[in-house]
Amino acid sequence: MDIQLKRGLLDVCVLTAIKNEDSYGYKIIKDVSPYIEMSESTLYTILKRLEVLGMLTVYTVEHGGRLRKYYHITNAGLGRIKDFKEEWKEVMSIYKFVMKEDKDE
Amino acid sequence: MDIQLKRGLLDVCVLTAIKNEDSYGYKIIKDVSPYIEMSESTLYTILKRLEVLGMLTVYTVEHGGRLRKYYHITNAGLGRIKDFKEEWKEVMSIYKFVMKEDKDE
DNA sequence: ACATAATACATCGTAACACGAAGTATTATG
DNA sequence: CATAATACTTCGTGTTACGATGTATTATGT
Repeated sequence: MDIQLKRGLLDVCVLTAIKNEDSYGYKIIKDVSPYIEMSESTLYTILKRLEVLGMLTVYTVEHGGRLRKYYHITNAGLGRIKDFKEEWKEVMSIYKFVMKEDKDE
Repeated sequence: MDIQLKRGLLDVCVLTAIKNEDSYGYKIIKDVSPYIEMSESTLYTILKRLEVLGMLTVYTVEHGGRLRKYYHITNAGLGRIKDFKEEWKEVMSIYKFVMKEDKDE
């Protein structure tokens, strides 16, 4: 999938992956991978950014001798998803514009 | 509209705007503006990039004493639109993922 | 027993990209 | 006579996805 097309989608996918249940990096990648491919470096960059933006909080849990970082969505994060859904109307109008002018095939 | 969400859409909008009829910068902005906002610097950057990629060709026409650059879509440009339509299936699957996990409201 | 895969997280450098700002120049309009 | 509209150009900047690389532990296969 085109990298540019991904850009507006990745953040919301990550937030969606932790929306109903706190999760951690490795699991998030597995959960979203059926829908969108994301490398580890991309994911951790995004998680860090969303934390700085206050859209999620982080806490550490020991699991099998290793530390695991769990991510919990905040109200700001939920708001981000809501905004995305609002913006989707504009996205669909753009898609229709592309389709409208493209009658062949 | 979120700038990141725009990124995968702008190129295709510009190509769509010249698909059925050759057009020029200023007119392209007017034609796409009901669907997506785009500054002049953005548009001309995109046009230059699409030209380098071979997705459109350029020719100059004198119009009212001024030069006007017309843009003509190539087969590669038409292919780009086609690819976008293919990718849209993935985009919609991502959108459904976001909606599915978001049952409230 | 030993190698390989899977789990889990982190950092660095890079290239692509949208945009604001500023500039140049002509033609319409009030 | 000034301002808006038309029309294109260049520069610098901040954001971002990603590959590469590194660290470390636990499972799994043979």
